[in-house]
Parts: sequence; structure tokens; C-alpha cells
Amino acid sequence: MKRTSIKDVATKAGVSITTVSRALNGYSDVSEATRARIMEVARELNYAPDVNARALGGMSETTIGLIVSDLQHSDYSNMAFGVISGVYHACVENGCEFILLATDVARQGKQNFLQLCRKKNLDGIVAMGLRTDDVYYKEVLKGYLPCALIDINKMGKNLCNISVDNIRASKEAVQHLLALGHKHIGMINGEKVADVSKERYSGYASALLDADMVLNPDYVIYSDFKEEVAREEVKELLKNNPEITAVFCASDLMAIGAIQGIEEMGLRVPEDISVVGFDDIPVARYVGNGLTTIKQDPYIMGNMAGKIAYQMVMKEKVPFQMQAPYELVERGSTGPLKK
Amino acid sequence: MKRTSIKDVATKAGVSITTVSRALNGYSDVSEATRARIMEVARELNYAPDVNARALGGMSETTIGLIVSDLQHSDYSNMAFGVISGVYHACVENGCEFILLATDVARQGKQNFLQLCRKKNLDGIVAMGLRTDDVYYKEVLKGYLPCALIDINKMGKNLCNISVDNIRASKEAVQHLLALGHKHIGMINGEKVADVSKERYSGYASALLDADMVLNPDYVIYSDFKEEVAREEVKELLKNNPEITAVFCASDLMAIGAIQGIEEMGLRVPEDISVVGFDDIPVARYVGNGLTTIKQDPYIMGNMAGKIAYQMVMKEKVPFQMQAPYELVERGSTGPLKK
DNA sequence: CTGAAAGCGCTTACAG
DNA sequence: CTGAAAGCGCTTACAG
Repeated sequence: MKRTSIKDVATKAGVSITTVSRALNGYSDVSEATRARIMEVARELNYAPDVNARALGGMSETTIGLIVSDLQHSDYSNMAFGVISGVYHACVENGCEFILLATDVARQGKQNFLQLCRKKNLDGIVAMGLRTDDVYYKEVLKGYLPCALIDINKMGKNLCNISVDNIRASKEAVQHLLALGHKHIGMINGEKVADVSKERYSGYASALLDADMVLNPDYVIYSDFKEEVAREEVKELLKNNPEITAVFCASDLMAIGAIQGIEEMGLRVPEDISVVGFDDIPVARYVGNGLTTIKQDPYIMGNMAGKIAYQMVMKEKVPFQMQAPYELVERGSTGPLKK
Repeated sequence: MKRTSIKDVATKAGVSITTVSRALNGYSDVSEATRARIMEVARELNYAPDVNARALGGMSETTIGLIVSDLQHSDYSNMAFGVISGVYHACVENGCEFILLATDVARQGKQNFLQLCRKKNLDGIVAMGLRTDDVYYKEVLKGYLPCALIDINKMGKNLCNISVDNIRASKEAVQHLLALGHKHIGMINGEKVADVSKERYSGYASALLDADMVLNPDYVIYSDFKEEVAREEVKELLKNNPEITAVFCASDLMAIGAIQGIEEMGLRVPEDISVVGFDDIPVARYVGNGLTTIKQDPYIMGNMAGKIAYQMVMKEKVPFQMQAPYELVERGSTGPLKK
């Protein structure tokens, strides 16, 4: 299928390629009659300008790349998908191009981030799920290009962080438990090095301190955001601290693991132990009588990030960080303290 | 940030751009010394060839577009995400480019499919979730470009369909119920017009006929693949046909709805009614004691489709259709018939 | 309102 | 082994 070019349109319409270009790009200095004829011919021929040639000619579309650390086979948490969809739609709304980039480690070695950006002609970036040990982590944060970060709490030139207010959200979660009468509240946290882990701990601590309670370091364990790990370690936590009646988990996945572990100990949720999660992943509604959790919306976060990235590309002033909405969703995994 | 071009590299390395181009593209007719120097300079400058210029110059990367009917905000079923990831990785493995295209209806009107392909310089297509009423539906099926179809059962030039064997899989699901002793088995199907609905019905019917049972048209209802609809309509089904003790659903989502409806009637799953789904979506494990279902793997399907599309672009011979693996997963929603 | 010509950054015969 | 030059399909001053 030979590609139809601007020349074909010009010839068939009996004008120069210059005029075709201007007509198709909507410039005003073309007579209506000529424009109409050109449009007609273009439609007949199913003509669409070659995007590469356009770019080289100086009309490059602004394009935003979404860089994710690794595309898994499935997206249990809906985090990756929601963000992809959110950024995609932000691009559509802004009339810019969207490119999905997964940074498998092998390729990070062969081509550095700046080269990647140049190769793909990127104007702006949205980054999510980068880990501190990703080769691209530092490079992205240098801010060569405008970059919106999802859940990566770094500030700097050309950088804007989008996330929920993890501290306040976690505080609310724990205050919910306090309001139910719980006095001994444990926490199952994610990896110690992750920014969000620190923030969510901070909210947990703040809620307890505000309630004039003491912080017991034994009450906090780190389960790496993994279901299986939480499942095992919650047993240790409860065995060592039998006075605990409620657990705040830094992710739903860990909360699900925790519930399994709790039930394996012969305890019931929420009668014996109340559990709160974080994220509101799709399965949260279905676990037992439903998981009480902090809901955040990956689509909204991706969409915000996409729009912010675009604004940064357009040289608009944007804040260093923006807060995405969250919400405590009460379901069946929490209940009042039994006297 | 001024882009560094091949000229910059040539100047700094003291050679012509011709030589730079050949060195970087790995041609053999460049002396090792020269090549080494050029590579060195290129790295220093973080040079990466402009992909647009390359394409125009004749080295266009082959690129495969994944066209989905609509990118939802979340992907409860993991179908969209799994396919995206699968196609993406197929492209990475084949060293070709990946483009995600969501065909929001508004844009389908303004730009036809062929124009879209030309604009994006697509060489091959993977299509999923197109509905018969999508403007692009017919256009994609014309086979202008090599096209791998996921769950769209059409044959033709430049077309290859990838899906599980819906008939056999559905038959197995129903045979599982028969083996448990059930004699009166209903079916909750998707939209009547969908190809997969027809195929899954066909498997259901085949299993019953093989077992010398009669097909009762009253036993089959159409719930449009929607959880809420199934939830309501299953009640009618069971009220009108109280002898039914098992239901085969053409999707997990409808199965989940059905279970809710059944429980709202005061019946229990599986003691009173056994339920089988189709898909094995992430929540299937968590619904009640787990949903018995036919597992299919969106990642594998996407990956197969991506590879097939690439092969078609490379003019390799491919079959008209390929079958993706499936598997009956037995969980707690099915049990033996109570006498 | 329209067209001839230069230029975007590459690749690739072609000549040496 | 290396380079000057043409060409890919567009856009955009510039001239008329």
C-alpha cells in the first residue's frame, strides 16, 4: 500500500504542496474554494500527513511519556492501569501524544534516560512506581524534562509530585480506629525506604500522639507491601502483643494478608481484631465483609499528573506538589472494641 | 535544551555525518578506530538519533498499534491491562514500537481508521474490545493492515483471531456441573449479538446434548455482561424455574451478580445453587469461598496477538486463528447436587 | 491568495 | 574505509 503524500493531493487538486499544507493546517490565507477542493481530495485519498515528516518540518506534536518501572502481567491493584488511562485521557484532552514506556532494567543499562527522551522526542514525563534502585530514578529526578511524579516525593526544578496527603489520610484511618474505642493499635507498614511508608507511619504516629497515647515501636512491623509477608508477620505481631485489637495496614494487599493470618490464628475480623487498609483496590469490597480502607483513585492521579506535565511543558507555573483526593471507606473489617 | 544532532557528533569526532550514521547503525564498512571514537563522542553527548528523521530517511521502525474500544477508568477484569502489557512486551521482544490507541467515538468520526494508521505510521494492529457498533469495527476488519484480533471471531485477509476455544471451555464448565450431579442447569449469557456469547452458549448446549438432556430455552437469560443485570435477572430465572440447581455464567462479573441475587433470595451458594463463571478475574478468588470459573489469561492473549501481528507484518504465514489456553479452576461456588 | 525553495535530521546509493 | 549529495514528506519564510 503506497502511502499517499501531500504531493498526490496537490497534483489531484491542481495546486502546490505549499497550498495543500496551509489549507490542511487551517491557515486563513487560502481561498475558500481552494480549501474546499483540497479538503475534498484529501478525504477521497484518505490522506493523513506523515507525523514524522511533520515533526521534522517543525510541527512536532508535543508528546508526553508515561514511564513506569515495570509492566507486570496483571494489575491486581489497578494502580498501573488507572494511571495509564488517566494520563492517556489527559493527553487526548490536551491534544498531545501519549507514549507508554516501561523501563525494564535490561534496557536501562543500554540507553540512558536522556537518550530515551531524545529518541522518542519526549517533551514531558509522568513517572510512577520508580524504585530508588532503578537506574532511571536519579536521572528522571534531575528534571531535564518537565516531570510529574506519582507517589515520588521529591521536589526540584521541573518536578511536581502528585499524591494523596498520606499523612493526613493515615491519620484519619487510625482516628477511625480510635473512635471505635481501640487503645492498642498496631501498624503493618511497607518497605522502610519507601517515601509513602514514612508518611503513612507519620500519620499513624500523629493520630496516636494526638490521642495522648504512647508510641510503642513493637507495634510497627514492615511487610514490604507484600500479602504473604503480612500474613505471616501479623501472627508474630499479635502473639508478641496480645493486647492489640486493631491494625492499620499501609496497603490493602497487606491488609488482605493480615486478615488471612489473623483468621489462621483462630481470631475473627472485626470481632477480635479490626483491620484498616490503604488504596481501595478492586478486591477490597469482596474480602470477607469488605475491607475498611483509605480510597485513592489511580485514574484521577494519572489524569492530574498528565495535565500538570502538559502545563509544565507549556511553561505554565505549577506548584511543587499537588494533592489527590482520598476518602475513608468504612466496610466490615472494622468494628467497635469489645469491652 | 537544544537537541544534539548527528552533525554535532560528526564535528566533534572529526568525520562526516555519513560515517557517523554508518558507525552508529553498526555497518561493517567503518574502521574500528573511527567507530570507537564516534561511539565515545555519541555517549558523551547523550546523542540519540531523532526517530522522526530516521523514519523519513528510510529506517522507519516497524510499529504496532493496540486499538482498544475505550479506555475505562479502571480495569476491574484486568482484561485491558493484561492485553496492553502482553502486546507491549511482544513489541519489546521483537524490537518494534508500541502505540496505544483508544478509539473514543468522538474521534472515530473525525478521522477514519486508515487515516489514523497513516498518521501514526502503523505497520500492524492488535484490536480488542471493538464492538460491532464502533465506526472502526468494519474498517479494521477490512484488513488494510495486518491485524490480530482478540476475541473478535472474524476471518479474512490480513486477519488472525486470538481467543480461547470458547465452545470447548464452556462445555467443560457445564460438564463440571453435570459431573456434580446437576440435572437442571441454567445459563446467564452476555449480549446476544456478541460473538463470545454465541460460542459460550454453544458449549453449554453441546454439553447438555451430549448428556442426553433437553435444551430448555427458558433456562437461558441474557444479562449483557453486567453484574447488576445478572443480579436481578437471576431471581426471575430461579423463580420461574425452581428446579434449577446450577448456573453457568458467561463472565465472572455476571457470576458475582448472580451470587448476590441468589443470596438475596435466601438461597446459598453452593448448597442450593452452584455457580460457574468465566474469565477468572482477580476478585474471583475472593468472592465468598471463591468462584469456580474458566480461567483465561489476558496477558498471554495480548502477547500472542502482538507476536502474530508482528509476524504478519514480516509477511510470515500465520493461521486464521490461534487458541489461547484456558483452564477450569474449581473453587467454592460449585458443589454436588443435594439429593 | 499562491508557489518555488530552503530546511528539519537522518539514510543511502554513488564515487572515490 | 570515507564523504558529498540526493532524498524522505512535511512546514515556513519569502516573494509575488
